[in-house]
Amino acid sequence: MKQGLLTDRQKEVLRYRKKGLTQQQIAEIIHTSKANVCTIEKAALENIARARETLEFLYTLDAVHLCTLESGLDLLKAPEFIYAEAEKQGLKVKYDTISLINRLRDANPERFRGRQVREDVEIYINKDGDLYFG
Amino acid sequence: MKQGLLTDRQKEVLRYRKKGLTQQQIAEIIHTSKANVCTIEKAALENIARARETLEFLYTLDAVHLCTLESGLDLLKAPEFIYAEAEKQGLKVKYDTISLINRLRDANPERFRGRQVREDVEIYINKDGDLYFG
DNA sequence: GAGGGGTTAAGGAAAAGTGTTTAAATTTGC
DNA sequence: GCAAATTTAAACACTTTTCCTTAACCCCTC
Repeated sequence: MKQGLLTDRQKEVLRYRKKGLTQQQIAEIIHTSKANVCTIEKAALENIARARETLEFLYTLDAVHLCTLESGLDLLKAPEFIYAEAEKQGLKVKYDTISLINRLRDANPERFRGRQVREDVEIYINKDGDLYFG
Repeated sequence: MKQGLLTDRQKEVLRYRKKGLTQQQIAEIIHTSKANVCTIEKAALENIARARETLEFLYTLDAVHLCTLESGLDLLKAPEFIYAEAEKQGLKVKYDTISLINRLRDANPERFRGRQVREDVEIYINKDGDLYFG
């Protein structure tokens, strides 16, 4: 059966990093270049992000599309819009205005610039009022 | 930046399965064989398992070795032993006796036979009192 | 035993991921 | 500003995954 996403090399680097070693020190220990250690560490962190995203997807399986935040929208107007759409479907959003804005930005920081939506964001909702973004 | 672990094909199949379609029905919709749908679904589930395992590893990064359950030990005596070791380190185990035994067996069924430990089991603990086995 | 749902095995072609090096940025801490 | 630490890019060999087909097999239920 399959192992986790991280290679032995990646785990090795993460463990040493956790102990506080620099990439240079690790490079010496595992006999390679510090650039390579950097690449491996970066790949490890990407793999961890991928693992998180994969499990996030499972939640969206239970969720249905609620609406789209279109590029250019003022982020501060998003909650009101989302609440309205949810009400149309008889669903209650689990988050208050502030939490909602934070969740939006935390989930996809690169999709926002200041108060503005830079790129369309799809909003999904499940029966519990949990929101997911895609 | 990387996407999640699941390919578009895998997500597609999981969505249809969630809706209750059979592999045969999905095969017709996406124009392939049912054997292929089965393979894709299986790969998807493996990827999800890998994602879970990957995040599990992160916890072990924070954990320290607590003790070893040696081969031959009575499984029913393990919790008491583990509690004692945790107390030595000023840590409180998060699980009660029953949960702990279940967690042990669920994590590594092949390491136990009846009430007996067949093979040494390393116990790790983090600051939250979560336990991990290796 | 036939039919439906699911699984497995073998094999192949295309795509994606990994570890590595070298060299060039970029960031960070005095 | 210097030096150390970190990051990035490009390229290469190598391994693994994916998707696909075909054909067979298992477990039900009727």
